Amino acid sequence: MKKNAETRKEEIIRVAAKLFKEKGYSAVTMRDLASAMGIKAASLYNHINSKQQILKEIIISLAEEFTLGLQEIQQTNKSNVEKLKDIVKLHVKITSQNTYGMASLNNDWMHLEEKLDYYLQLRTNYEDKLREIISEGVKKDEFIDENIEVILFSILSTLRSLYLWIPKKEDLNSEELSQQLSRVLINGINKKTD
Amino acid sequence: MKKNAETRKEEIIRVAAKLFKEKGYSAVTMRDLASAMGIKAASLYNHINSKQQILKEIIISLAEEFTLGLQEIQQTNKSNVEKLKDIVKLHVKITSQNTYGMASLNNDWMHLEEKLDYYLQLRTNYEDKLREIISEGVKKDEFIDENIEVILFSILSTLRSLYLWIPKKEDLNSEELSQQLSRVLINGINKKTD
DNA sequence: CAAGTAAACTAACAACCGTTAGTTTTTTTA
DNA sequence: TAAAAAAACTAACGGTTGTTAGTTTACTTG
Repeated sequence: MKKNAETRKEEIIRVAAKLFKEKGYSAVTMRDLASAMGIKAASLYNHINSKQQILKEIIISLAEEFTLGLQEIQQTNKSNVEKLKDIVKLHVKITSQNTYGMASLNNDWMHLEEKLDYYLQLRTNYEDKLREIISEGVKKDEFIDENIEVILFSILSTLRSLYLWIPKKEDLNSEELSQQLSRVLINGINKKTD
Repeated sequence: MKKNAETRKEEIIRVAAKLFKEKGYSAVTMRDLASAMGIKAASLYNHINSKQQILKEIIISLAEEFTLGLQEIQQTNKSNVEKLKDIVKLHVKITSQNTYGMASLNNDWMHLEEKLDYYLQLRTNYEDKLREIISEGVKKDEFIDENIEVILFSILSTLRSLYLWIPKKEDLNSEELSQQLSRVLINGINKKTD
């Protein structure tokens, strides 16, 4: 096999992610997926074990990528403001590379079955670490002393919705988007604060 | 029938919305729904016409509620900052009253079929009006001159995700939550701006 | 070019899907 | 309390689901 070529299995997973974004995991049949690949449904099973496995590979790899990314950010000596900016960058980067997969991560995780507990563990861990950064930032007077859960929710909601929005604005490059987003999330939109 | 009592049909729709939130529209079968109601699947059809109709009633009524609410806000003479605060209130209020339905509105709208175009029309119209308020606010120096699409996306993502978050924080009352959320969205979280 | 492997195919399965028809039971109304 | 209406039931339908078994075709490699 060629070195950096996409395997047939990877191709199936990529196409599946696209279909999952359009209709959701449950509404996509193996015949839909096969049709999109130009083959018969049974042929898919030469490459993958089950429909379930496709979802698992899409979601878990992304979730682990986020976990790893946040760990690196956390280990630096940067201020919490800078850490938050890096987190925005992390979300923009990962989401830009795989907007389809991000749809499954956000909407189809409840169908993970055996891997559900592991996913929820990664997710809770991610939220806890982000909460810690915000909390630390409030303590050190980097952030305002507002309800931490409200801040956490507001930021995370925006970052988790990026997959819906990035595909519609392809003209914007990642670096520029990250910076604009950081400014809006951190400084708000009030003119008086300029 | 008693005056303000919930009809059997309304009860079915309410229970359906709850199941739709947990697993998504496509993954919920009529037998699942019947079981949750304590009856057989066929009995559901004494009250509703189709599974499809249940989804339609959940989503369209909510979408129209948002459209009507925004229209009222738009017609006032308030500043754009105040209008934005009212929009936050609108989202918190509607979402608090029906967190289950909001899940369908956000995630299952693509299964609307005949009513899909109408829904998309309401949705686009809503986004356009909100964009107009932000745009007007920038022009009148109420908001900073940041990328309008980024501002719109950031706010809307947070408001649309409320359904995931409100059920977990029931201790917070609507009025307080609306105010905290408005502050974070408008003023950001940067300490230096205080 | 022969052998091995990758990747497609046809056919079928048991289970489940939304929904209908026809009937019985329960509740409300006159 | 009899009649009417509401709401449940059983049984079944035609179609779809994920998946398996067994086979054929196409490509790669020694």
